[in-house]
Amino acid sequence: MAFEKIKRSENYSEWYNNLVKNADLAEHAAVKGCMVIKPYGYAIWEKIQQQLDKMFKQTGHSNAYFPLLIPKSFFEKEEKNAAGFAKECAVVTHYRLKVDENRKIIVDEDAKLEEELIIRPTSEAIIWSTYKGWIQSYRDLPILINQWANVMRWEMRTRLFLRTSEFLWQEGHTAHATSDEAIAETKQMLEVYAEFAETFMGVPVVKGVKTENERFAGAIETYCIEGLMQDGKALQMGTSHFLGQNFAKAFDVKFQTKEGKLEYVWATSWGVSTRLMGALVMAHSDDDGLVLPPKLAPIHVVIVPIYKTDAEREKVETLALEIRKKLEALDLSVKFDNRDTYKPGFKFAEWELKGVPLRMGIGPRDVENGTVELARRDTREKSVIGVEGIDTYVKNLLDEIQEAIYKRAKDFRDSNIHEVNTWDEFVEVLDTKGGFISAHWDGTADVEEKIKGLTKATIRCIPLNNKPESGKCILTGNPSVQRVLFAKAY
RNA sequence: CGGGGUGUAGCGUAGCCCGGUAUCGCGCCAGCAUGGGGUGCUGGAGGUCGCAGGUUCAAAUCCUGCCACUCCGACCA
Repeated sequence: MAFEKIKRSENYSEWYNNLVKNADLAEHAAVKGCMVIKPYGYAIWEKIQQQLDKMFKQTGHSNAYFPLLIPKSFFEKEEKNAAGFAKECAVVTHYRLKVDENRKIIVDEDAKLEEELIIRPTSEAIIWSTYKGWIQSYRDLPILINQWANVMRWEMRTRLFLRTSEFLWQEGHTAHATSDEAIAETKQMLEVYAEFAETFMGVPVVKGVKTENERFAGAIETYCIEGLMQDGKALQMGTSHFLGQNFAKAFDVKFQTKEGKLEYVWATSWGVSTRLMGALVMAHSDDDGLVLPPKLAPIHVVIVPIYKTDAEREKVETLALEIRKKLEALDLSVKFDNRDTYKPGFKFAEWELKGVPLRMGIGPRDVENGTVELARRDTREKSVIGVEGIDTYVKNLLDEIQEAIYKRAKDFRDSNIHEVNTWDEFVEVLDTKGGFISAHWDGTADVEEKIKGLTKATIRCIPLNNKPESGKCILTGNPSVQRVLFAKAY
């Protein structure tokens, strides 16, 4: 487990890559831009999934599954959506291989598909072509469906979890009778995402609306949650789109109203991906490894026994197992690390690397005194606690850690939102401090592009809780009615 | 797509300029000691040197071509 420690302050992206690998979250796969999510990383993803899935179901959604492959003719129906994703689509052109004279496997040219199939970069096309068959009457609405799936986007530049060619996500696709209902759904799911990010991931987010430039291809309006990472760069953590009637029109999905009129269906789609894993790593972790919020940690407490003789070992183990039982009765996940092949110090370092929120050390001394040593991963504080009532103590402490992690991230975020009023200030803050920059913009896509070209900063969103405020665009001096949030982003 | 880097044991590497059958560390296996913050010692196993071709008595090393991955940009719901 010996590995080179890389400091965040020295090389943030190297730190990130190393941490993802060393903490056993994921590694690069044989294919460019693809990753293998390892068991420990996948366990975290499963916690994310379980919680989100619960929240989706609580808001009335059901899971279903649609196919990976989309006929090209379906894909091209919603023009903007197709154009937006065209550059990053993998295409299936043949359905068979064969063995050639050199005993090499080659594509069988005789097995060329009549129509090419697109590997889904997102599923609106295949889903709306299906919904067409499901919707005739207002009685068939709303349709509230989510799917857990993989998608593929052939990105030029990839990064583990943050942007991989193939990634796992969930995509909700809903169909409604009215525009208002669809908009309400879009906003509801944004709230679900925000609550998940803050309460479970411990990552504070800004809820907002995307500008036209940053909007999902095919959407009328894209809502988003934006987080801030420790290096001062923003990360889009989830999006919820109001699709209007764009897809209904593209796929000719109409329903008959109570009054007997034929109308196009209103749509939404919303998604979060394994990118959230990247957010989790970048928001909380330190130079010693991961720091996981208890609510998403696969292991809440790791018990490390300390002993010399077999007799000591037995006593320590008895106490450890007793405590584990108590903790498990409170629904806590406990790892008793009784590997005899590693020394305690090694284990301490390893579990810190993996971000386990609480470590419990139990040695002969503790057995004698009726105590254990508890070490918090987030603050590195250690304390000796009596065994009596340890279960509720630990449970409360985990809640406290969850809070503390969120608070630390929120303090960081809040102190990194800078209001600026001039172009010079904008450039300087961007270069020296990073973070979110709240500034006036004249509302034109053209100016947004120019700013991006000059500084690499993009408008992350127009915050939902924005107060109207008249001012002058930092670049052009044109009048502006509100501030927007700029940042360099992943 | 532009620029850089890498490809040698499970991982990380030295060797390449100057050709002679591969170095070191971690990990792995065995044993003994050790055990409250990454343990020490001893012994051991493990290699088509990315692929193909060429030069040569001899290629990890020189030449040609190819491939892959990665990092930094451009791009990116």
